[in-house]
Amino acid sequence: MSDYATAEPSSSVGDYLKAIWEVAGGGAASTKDVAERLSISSASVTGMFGRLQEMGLVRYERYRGASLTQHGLAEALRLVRRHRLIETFLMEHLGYSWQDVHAEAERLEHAVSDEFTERLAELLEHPGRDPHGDLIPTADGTLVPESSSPLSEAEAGQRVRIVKVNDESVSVLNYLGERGLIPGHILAVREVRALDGVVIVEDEGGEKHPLGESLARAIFVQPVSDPA
Amino acid sequence: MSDYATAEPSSSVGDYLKAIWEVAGGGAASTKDVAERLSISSASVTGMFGRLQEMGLVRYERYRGASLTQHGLAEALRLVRRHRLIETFLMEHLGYSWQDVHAEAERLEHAVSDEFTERLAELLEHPGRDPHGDLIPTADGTLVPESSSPLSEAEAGQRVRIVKVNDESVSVLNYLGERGLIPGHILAVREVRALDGVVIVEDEGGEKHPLGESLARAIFVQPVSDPA
DNA sequence: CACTATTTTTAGGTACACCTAATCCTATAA
DNA sequence: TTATAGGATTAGGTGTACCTAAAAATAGTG
Repeated sequence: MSDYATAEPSSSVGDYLKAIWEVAGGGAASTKDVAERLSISSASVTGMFGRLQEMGLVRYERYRGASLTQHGLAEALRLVRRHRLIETFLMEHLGYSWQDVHAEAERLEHAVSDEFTERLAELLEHPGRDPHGDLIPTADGTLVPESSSPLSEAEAGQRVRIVKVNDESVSVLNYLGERGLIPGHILAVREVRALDGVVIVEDEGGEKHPLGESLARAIFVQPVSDPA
Repeated sequence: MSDYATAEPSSSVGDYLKAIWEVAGGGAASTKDVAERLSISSASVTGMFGRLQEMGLVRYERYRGASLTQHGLAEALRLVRRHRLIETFLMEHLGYSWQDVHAEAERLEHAVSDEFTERLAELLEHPGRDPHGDLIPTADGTLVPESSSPLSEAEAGQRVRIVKVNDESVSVLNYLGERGLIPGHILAVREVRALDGVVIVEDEGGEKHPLGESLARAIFVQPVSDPA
């Protein structure tokens, strides 16, 4: 028996696994997509895909991309769990703002041990979601599938709850945070304009927000039943 | 103007600076001592001493060892501050034991930002010492000199307070922790045997502890006035 | 002072993770 | 079906940080 599970892969390896998971979901990730996400060259990604396969973390076929094996998926989810728990801690206990937690957590997730992670989970009382609304994988490496869809795909007249917000862009988080468009809040969808993709929503205070296509794609929502 | 202060040196660089600071105090550290502390070869240390000098972090003369410049000292103390604050956090908020905090902090100190560090200090209410009794350098990079001396240099009949304990050996911490020989506690020195360096102390509960030379050197004490 | 033991340095090499430039596939569109 | 654009791979190279083995310098001892 080999020891993928016990030996801690380098932090680069972890970054690749997370990137593959994020861009490919269950399927295969292309070198280009992974390269873009990690801001490195495709050539480097090709090289690493080979090494990841040696390690049994991905299935890789030349010109066909790489997909996570069970080991690879487990490792990716372990890092995602760390990341999201750390983000939660940073906001709840250290007073970090919405926008700043991602970068700090990105560095920390490679330095903390599993013991640290589980003690943190304990301290935070085992949260199910992080501050951006993302689900936190459990310690045994499971993650229930998300049932939300982007606001850009909503229909006029619907009432929806914000479930999560893409945390990749600091300026997006900034904008949404200032306007109270954060997970948990309820919105009425007033208009979804096919022409330019603009979505107009009304918050509980009656305030209307016109959101461009990219913003509407960064906000994930679930339909809710009628107002009380 | 160059940018030593702003650019974050690699974690190796930081480890070297801390090692130099620990083995040399104000003076010059030999390649051998640093190599031993970091568990690497002397040849590697020679190479790094050169690079550290290029970076303006140490003064280095071949065959004479390396000593920290102002920049190097500031950087070392910044890491020491991080390390000791993290140790304090791990014990006080995550329930880590005395023995386990060092290893975890050693990895974390390279991943956290200055912002994280200062927010942590805030959360901990700006402690002056870490759980082992070591002084925590201030954010502006000053560290008041320690006024304690090893128990091995105490004299029979003295009453002393444990100020700090060397945190390098897990088994030492284990042993001392089990017996309550931790910073803050008061001891009566009963005997200091020149022959074998054994020191016999009596704690406040009247329990006697014979401590071998190495243990006595790991415990730092200050004299206290007579019993109340 | 000379010899020896210890310490330090040099020489040459490895692994990792990246890069650019050039070549090679693959899928699409004419 | 064949040309071509875009993506993927190979080839060759860089910097960091380590290693071992051999050579050189220093420090201690008779």
